[in-house]
Amino acid sequence: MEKGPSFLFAGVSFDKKKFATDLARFKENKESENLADDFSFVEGEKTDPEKAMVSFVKKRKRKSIAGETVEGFNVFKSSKQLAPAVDKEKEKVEDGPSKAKKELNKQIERDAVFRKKYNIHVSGANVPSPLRTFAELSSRFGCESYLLRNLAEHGYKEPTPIQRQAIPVLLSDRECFACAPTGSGKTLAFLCPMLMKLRCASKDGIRAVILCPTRELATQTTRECKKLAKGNKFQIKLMKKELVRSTDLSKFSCDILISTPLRLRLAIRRKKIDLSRVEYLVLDEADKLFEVGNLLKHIDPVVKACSNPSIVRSLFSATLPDFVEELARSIMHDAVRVIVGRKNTASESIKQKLVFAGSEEGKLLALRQSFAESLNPPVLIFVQSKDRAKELYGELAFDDIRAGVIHSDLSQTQRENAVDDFRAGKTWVLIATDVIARGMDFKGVNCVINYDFPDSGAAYIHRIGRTGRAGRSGEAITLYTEDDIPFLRNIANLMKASGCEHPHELGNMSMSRNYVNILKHKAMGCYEFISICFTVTSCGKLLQITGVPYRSKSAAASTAL
DNA sequence: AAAAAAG
Repeated sequence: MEKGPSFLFAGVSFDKKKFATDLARFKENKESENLADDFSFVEGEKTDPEKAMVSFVKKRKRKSIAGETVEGFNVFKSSKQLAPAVDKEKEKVEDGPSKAKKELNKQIERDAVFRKKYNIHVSGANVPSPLRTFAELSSRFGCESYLLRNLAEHGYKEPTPIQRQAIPVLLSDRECFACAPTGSGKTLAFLCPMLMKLRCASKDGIRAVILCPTRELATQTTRECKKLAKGNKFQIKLMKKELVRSTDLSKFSCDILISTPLRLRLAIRRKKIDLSRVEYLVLDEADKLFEVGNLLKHIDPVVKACSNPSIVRSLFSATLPDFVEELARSIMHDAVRVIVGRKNTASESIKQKLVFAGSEEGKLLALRQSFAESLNPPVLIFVQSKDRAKELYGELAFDDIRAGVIHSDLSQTQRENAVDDFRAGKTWVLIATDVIARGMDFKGVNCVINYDFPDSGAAYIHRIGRTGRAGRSGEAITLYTEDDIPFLRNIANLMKASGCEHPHELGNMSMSRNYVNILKHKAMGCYEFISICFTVTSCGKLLQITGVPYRSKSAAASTAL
């Protein structure tokens, strides 16, 4: 049977130039460095003119725990004296005589040990002590009982590392940028201090704003916020179309407003929404929001509109490249930088795998085969574009798999339904673009498949971060074809950095090419299809080639080769 | 380059 050329089979093209600059921007990863560092991507080919940049962006020297200062971050040095510290314990000792001073020094030492234990790295002056328990929220910061009750009710027993450090920082009125792995509780880390700071509901204008890069994430954050605020009378509003249409925004007031950037920007420009009383601004997935060219120009007016001089701003993300820190530096004052683990690495609770799929056809067949062998829902499949998502959805619709699809060409209702159905287990497999790659928390996703190779290291980290959340384990499979090989090393390095055992030789391009040729040859000759996993031992020897014959139901499979 | 972000 003839099958016309399908878009899905047309392959994916990436902007190799963009990738090359990315590669150059990120530097060689040094094992010895115990402090969190930037992306550990490897430079491009030796002839790459951009290579010069790599040495140019040599790593900043950072002093270790004792001083906890960072060169090149002037923002941290311009520390105004600790603003009205809410931290009762610290207040006590700071005013006391020399005995109290000694006590303070001891405390600083204890904090350093504690941070080390939880892999928390901080920089900035007078960083507040990390949280030992949630109970400290009331002993140190006078947290109200409703919040502690809600925390307990939702099973938050012990704070995660990012929560331990970011919460006291924000409660001490310090601005903060925080980087912690996917699924490590960043949302609670900014919601909890926000609720405590606002104390109780008031009709006093808009008091807190949270910006999220996608509507889905904004919706999810709103829900989390409401859950946590239960029992208090806070007005928590999501900026939806209806809200914009039905309310006079110039007189609009609520305690917490959650929005996507563009919508809020338009509200400022056209509807004269008043943000001058905002006390608390959170940029979630900050690096996405600061993405050059697009979102960035929507963020700036929003940040400007929040003109309250005593505003506390914070940035959160699992990936925080240098340029975002530079930008942050330009808008923040007296900020504390909190990094959990190593900066820009994937979550360590995810088992990561690279699978060579030979070709575009091979990808689809590999997918079908792996589903036929074992489908362990829920499964998330990421593709590179909206059209690819539609195509793949079309392909799987003929199978007995309950698949859903989500991308930005769908209506808002369709998008909501796709997420809800997936959450409810009505669909087993969700095919998605990067819309839901960030921040979305689907309980129990145990497998993420990168059907199309991610277009950056950050995208990879966020995509696979949909699994292995809140201490659970997860699996991530990344399919690749020959076209992706130049970018393989990039991902392989991320895998390595997050403690994943991976064949080092995968990163060696010439070596990989040879393997690919062997595999292609074998596959053509012996099998109806290609789905080949190969394992390479640590010394670089090819251990096994496995190709499993596949009997396809569809015409595509038999004519594919 | 694509995706996402409005109306």
